[in-house]
Amino acid sequence: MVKVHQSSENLDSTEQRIYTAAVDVFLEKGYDGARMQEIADRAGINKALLHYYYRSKEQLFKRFFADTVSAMFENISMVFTAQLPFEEKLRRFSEAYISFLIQRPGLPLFLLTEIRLHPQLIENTMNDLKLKSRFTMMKLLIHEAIEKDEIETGSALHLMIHIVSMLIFPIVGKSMIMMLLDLTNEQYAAIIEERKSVVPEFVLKTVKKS
Amino acid sequence: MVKVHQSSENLDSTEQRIYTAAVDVFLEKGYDGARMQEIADRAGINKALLHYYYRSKEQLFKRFFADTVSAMFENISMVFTAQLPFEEKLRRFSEAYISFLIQRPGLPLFLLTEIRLHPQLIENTMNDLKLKSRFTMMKLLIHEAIEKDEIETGSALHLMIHIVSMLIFPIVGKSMIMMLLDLTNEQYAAIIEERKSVVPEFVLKTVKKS
DNA sequence: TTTATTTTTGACCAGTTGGTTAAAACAAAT
DNA sequence: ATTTGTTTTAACCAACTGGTCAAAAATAAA
Repeated sequence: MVKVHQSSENLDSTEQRIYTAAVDVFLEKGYDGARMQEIADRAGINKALLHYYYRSKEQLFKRFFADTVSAMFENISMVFTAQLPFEEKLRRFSEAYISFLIQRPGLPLFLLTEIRLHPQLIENTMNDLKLKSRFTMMKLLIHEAIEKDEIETGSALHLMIHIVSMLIFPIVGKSMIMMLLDLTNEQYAAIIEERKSVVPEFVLKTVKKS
Repeated sequence: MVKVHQSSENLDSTEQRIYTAAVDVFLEKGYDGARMQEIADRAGINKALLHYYYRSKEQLFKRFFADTVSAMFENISMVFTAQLPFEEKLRRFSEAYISFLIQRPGLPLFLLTEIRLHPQLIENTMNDLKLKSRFTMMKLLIHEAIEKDEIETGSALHLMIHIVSMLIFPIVGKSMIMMLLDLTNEQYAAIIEERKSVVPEFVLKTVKKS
């Protein structure tokens, strides 16, 4: 019988090695470009064994995608639970989000691409997430601040989009940014690091009351 | 003999129909997901004829990619040639860029994805572009303004990234934005339209002198 | 040791993929 | 009408793809 797959198991188990290899290949090549053979090779096993643990490419991908997407969102929402003034929340959020993205720079572009290319593949995952995100995340951050009269009452929606855009796009659009501004890899990395503070300060200059 | 392919020919020629079909399929499915058979079907022709006009999938893709990328960049740089104060340039740039992206919403995500997935495929195109962009585009916009003392001397680099991010990301990250903020398609479209003015005004609030 | 169970493998398969080929249909020129 | 060159097609192919299967190792249970 095929056993139930739990996330916390022997870290060097065949199953884990397969999963790790799959993550690498999917992130690198995307769903369409990923080859089961390559996943098997990188895990150091036979292709048949791959199907023994994960029935199909689709199932393997779905599992990875669900894990990834929830990591991306849950890792972040922590910041919002803290009871802090808007200013401090924004600073911590920027710091946390960019730190997270630096560790997984390929993630957001991967997610956006796969959502567009294979919406049916990830429908279930996205529906789960929709329910969660509706009650957490950014909405709180800004509406709360307006109610508490901490910031100017402009368009909260646009402000949220400004923030998310300035934090995520430089990661997603690395190639574009580097080309447009003619940067080396080191310069690029330094700039991203700077944005942890540059972005919140830029935003605060515009919206802070008093 | 295979004739030379020119861009301005009989608009309903077989060659053009193939090209149009190819553009649609590549944009929709990406390079890996695109199928020569589907391109042929949509062009209403035999697959062999497709190879008669464009030798290979690779060549067909390269042609499309080069066209696309130059359209994306050249369409924009016009704004910068005009002799106008920074404020006005920024407003026109935002308006022009978002208008362009509304008409081709799939383009930036497509470009970023293919650059990451198939850098070797598009090497030549990108090198050409690098040379061009080094002397045009955004660099001028902001450095000029600083020299003319129109805006505060902060980090010009970050300011450029802020602007590009706020303009492009909402298009690239449509699915993410819609989910995060729980928007309908109509609400989303309205917000993008608003950003033509919201983004430049937001930026100007922060950097304008006096 | 034997038996039962799980893990791993090599060989294989049907369907798909980008691409080719030889011949047919068509058009233009003589 | 015949020749010449171009455009289009049907049939085909080798390579690859995700996936299967029966049997062999390896491991655990008796």
